[in-house]
Amino acid sequence: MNLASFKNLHPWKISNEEAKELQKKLAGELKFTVLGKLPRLIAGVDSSFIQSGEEEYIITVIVVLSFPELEMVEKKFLTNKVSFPYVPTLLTFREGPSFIKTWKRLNHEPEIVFFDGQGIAHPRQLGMAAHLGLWIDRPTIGVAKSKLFGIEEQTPVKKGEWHPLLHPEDRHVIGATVCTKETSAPLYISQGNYITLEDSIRLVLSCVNKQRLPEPTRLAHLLTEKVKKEKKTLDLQDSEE
DNA sequence: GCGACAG
DNA sequence: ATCTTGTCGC
Repeated sequence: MNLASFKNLHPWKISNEEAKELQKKLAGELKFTVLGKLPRLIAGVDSSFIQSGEEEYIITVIVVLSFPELEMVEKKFLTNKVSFPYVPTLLTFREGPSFIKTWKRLNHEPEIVFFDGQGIAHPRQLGMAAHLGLWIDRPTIGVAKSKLFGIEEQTPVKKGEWHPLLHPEDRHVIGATVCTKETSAPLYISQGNYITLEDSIRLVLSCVNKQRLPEPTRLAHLLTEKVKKEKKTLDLQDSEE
């Protein structure tokens, strides 16, 4: 059983100010390289939460799909207690610890990972996908359903159409709004680590079927809902599959 | 001071 | 993210 590798870069339980300083420092370590060859395994990550009295639990799901077939190769989930609250721009500190624990249990090594959140389209250029891309040291993409940071000057309306997301200060490109389904709101795509924006958009689009979300993200989300439903029916004990 | 604000 | 019924559209 090969466990997915990662680098333990820093502790997670730090103050908000320390977290922001850490983001500024880590952002300088990102690499935006062109993808060498197409991946054979792509992972999708998603989390959901359960409130139980004073305690809050996070259910993190990672699904691994074959590419380009997009068939399920592995599913893994963990339930953990969470203490870090949701703070805009510090999402990684809330979901990161649980992601890493789940990642360690994977029996496959995905070559690319899709996260539900931003890549570098973040005030300090280190959204969750970029941050965790440094931890797992491989290509990652931010697939967000809404905007956190940036200026959009046009809305894509045809499937496959996209427009750059610009930095508010110098207007350089930090991501893109991508139409993955007509009549649906666009997705906010931005590169995480070891990938370019163009490759990110290309990969996300090649993982889209008939729905708005690309399969890795969509299937991880469905599983997260399923696990939560079963969890609520029983009790709240740490568990795994 | 005011609005924005991933999940 | 979560709380929530029916309802409109592909």
